Amino acid sequence: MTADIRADHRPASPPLTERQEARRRRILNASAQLAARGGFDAVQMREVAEAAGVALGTLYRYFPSKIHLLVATMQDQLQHMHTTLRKRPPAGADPAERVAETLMRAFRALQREPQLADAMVRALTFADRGVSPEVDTVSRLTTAIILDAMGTDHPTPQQLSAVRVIEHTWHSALITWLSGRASIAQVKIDIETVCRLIDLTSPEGATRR
Amino acid sequence: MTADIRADHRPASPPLTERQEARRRRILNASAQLAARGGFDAVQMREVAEAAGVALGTLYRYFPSKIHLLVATMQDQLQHMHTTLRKRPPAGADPAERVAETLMRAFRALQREPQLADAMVRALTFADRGVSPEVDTVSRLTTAIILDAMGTDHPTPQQLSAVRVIEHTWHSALITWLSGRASIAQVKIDIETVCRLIDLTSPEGATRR
DNA sequence: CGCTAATCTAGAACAAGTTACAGACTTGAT
DNA sequence: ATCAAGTCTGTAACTTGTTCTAGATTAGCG
Repeated sequence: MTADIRADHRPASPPLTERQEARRRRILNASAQLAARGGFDAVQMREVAEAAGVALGTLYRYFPSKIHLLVATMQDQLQHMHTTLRKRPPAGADPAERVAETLMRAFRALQREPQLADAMVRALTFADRGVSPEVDTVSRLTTAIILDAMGTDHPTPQQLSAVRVIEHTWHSALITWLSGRASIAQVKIDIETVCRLIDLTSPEGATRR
Repeated sequence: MTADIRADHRPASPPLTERQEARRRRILNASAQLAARGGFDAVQMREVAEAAGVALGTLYRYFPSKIHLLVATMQDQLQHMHTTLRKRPPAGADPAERVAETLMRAFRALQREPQLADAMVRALTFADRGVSPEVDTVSRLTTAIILDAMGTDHPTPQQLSAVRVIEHTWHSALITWLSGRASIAQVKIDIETVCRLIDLTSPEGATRR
């Protein structure tokens, strides 16, 4: 009977030992490093295992597929970003501006490691049902970041819908950029466009300059 | 010098012979059939080749990768849908309604063959730079469908931005549905939410600039 | 018709994700 | 300290996308 290693932080199935936690971290670092070098294709399970000083089977015990591994890597990076963003909150006057500013800041961070971004985002959108819980965690993290930027403590259902759509746009716009079908400027426009939805749902609605 | 077989209809590189056109069609049909049965994973290149009565090497000459093949399959299906939709245009009163109605109709069509949808959409979002031209064709087709539904002959830049965001949302919402992370109802809400952007950009809409 | 280049076929070979397994090592409870 | 259960390692095998090759077929042209 084999207990699963939980890639998640939330529901602690078996509390990992020190060495296990260290292994997990080595694996995630190796993954991020290889990804930063050569993108999705460069994250090869055998190489990750070797770079992390771990047997291939062990890698698969911690992360049951390459997709799981990369989604976990994204979780990890998002967490960093979230704490970074919290330190310097966006300065815009209204929620829409602040969200756009936050996303553009995240976007600029991704531009610094485009290959890593490629690996993570491709994994995220390629993930099938088997990875849903992990992908959901990423989604919740993203939602949290956006809500933080809005500064809305108790979002209305309409506002949550707007946030969902913003997330959709964010992911899809990233993909078009990563695959070279949209410029950075275009992504900026798309983000700003979708953020106007927030105005639609804010108290006195639709007028904004 | 080996001439490429053009997966596209538009720029005729070498005009395919009758038998080649037939091969291409057999391949696309085989692909769609296998996809409809078991989704992305069931479209195995060897099986497609056999089902189409074609050698593996030939399959790769027509479609240089599995992703190319599935994106071409999507092009094919989209074309069907576009002509179908033209026959019975949406009846809504304003553009936003019509676009939402059209997308929901397309969504219902996809629901009838969820596995096929899975294969096509996964391929689309997984496609890397090498497939950009083909993915772009799909994107243009989608744009055409949405603009048709809007009924706007000369869209303003803002309207085009809105359409881009709608497309982003459409793709990403499909993915969340296909991977079981969002319900049909939720997709409906997302589509309706994003379509409100159209109102923002229509003449008497909220504001501009 | 007869040639030449391009295309097609069949099948082997290669690459990377994934699985399987035997044996060594930890860990935790007694 | 000891034992059982669970982990880790190293390695081979299997799967499926992709590439390669040699020989048969086809298409277009003089």
